[in-house]
Amino acid sequence: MLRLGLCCLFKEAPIRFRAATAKVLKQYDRGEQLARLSALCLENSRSLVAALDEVQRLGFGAFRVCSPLFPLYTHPEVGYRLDDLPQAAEIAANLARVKSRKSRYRLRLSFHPDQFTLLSSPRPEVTAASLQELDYQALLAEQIDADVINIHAGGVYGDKESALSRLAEQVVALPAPVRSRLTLENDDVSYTVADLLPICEMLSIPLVYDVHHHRCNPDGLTVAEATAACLQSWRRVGREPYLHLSSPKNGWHAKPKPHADFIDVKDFPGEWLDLNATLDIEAKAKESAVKQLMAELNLPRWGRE
DNA sequence: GCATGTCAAGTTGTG
DNA sequence: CACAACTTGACATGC
Repeated sequence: MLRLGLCCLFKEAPIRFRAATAKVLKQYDRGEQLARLSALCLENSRSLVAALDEVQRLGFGAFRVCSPLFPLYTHPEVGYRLDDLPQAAEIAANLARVKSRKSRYRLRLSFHPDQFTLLSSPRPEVTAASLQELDYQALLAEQIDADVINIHAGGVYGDKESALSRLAEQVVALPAPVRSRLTLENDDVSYTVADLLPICEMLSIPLVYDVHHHRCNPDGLTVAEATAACLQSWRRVGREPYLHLSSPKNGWHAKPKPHADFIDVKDFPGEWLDLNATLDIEAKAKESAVKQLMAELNLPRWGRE
């Protein structure tokens, strides 16, 4: 059965994730910084518990956790560790609640580090920062039992082959908590499904197939072929496949292609309907968009036996 | 209150 | 060369 996933945020439900800026934090001494960060992490960990309850209530099957759940965790100047925070124990207890709800509701949790996290850069400082960010997300993922940390292949730097070989070099050296969760997704400007298949096969990395990116950045494969390749990459590691769907805000011909509020059901690939897979819905209207698509596809609620 | 400018980070393509 | 786009606005400031 196909399960739909919500990405990061809610529009209707009063569940919010708070943020901080380094510029403001740096005005305070370390103790005050940690007190403020602790309050944010505690609140965000509570919100994540509430998020899982709401996702289950709505009948969705997956949730993508926002990367800055612990704001500025890997920041070079104001970064910190969980144990540095005065309310570390309460925060850890909330993460444990998330994990037990995840299991009770049979949800799937994932992370999607932002565009700054990439393993193909020729610049060592970029790679070092990315590895730190991946370590952080893997730490969170372990505590809440999220099985996916999904990234893009990054930049081309004039030569895709050498960029991909730098990526491969980094992947084989990753610590196990990152390595076991890492997935690669086709993007809308540089790396297509066809570009990623060889490295995914060589390293046994599952491929997250984003059909919107594929339509923006085609590679000669049909949607059915790309879907089959994605499914095979997950079957190879014995795990449930992962797909992404969004609709363009201004039609397929507009140049900037921001996400639309809702999914146009005509953008949903028919061959996906009967898959056992997770489909993240990237739409600005958030849970309303997921609800609407579920209704239009006549998909049953997730998690009701 | 509400509008506005700013916020850690990379890379690419457009105007 | 500046800026928007990307998985996603939130926050501080000033009126």
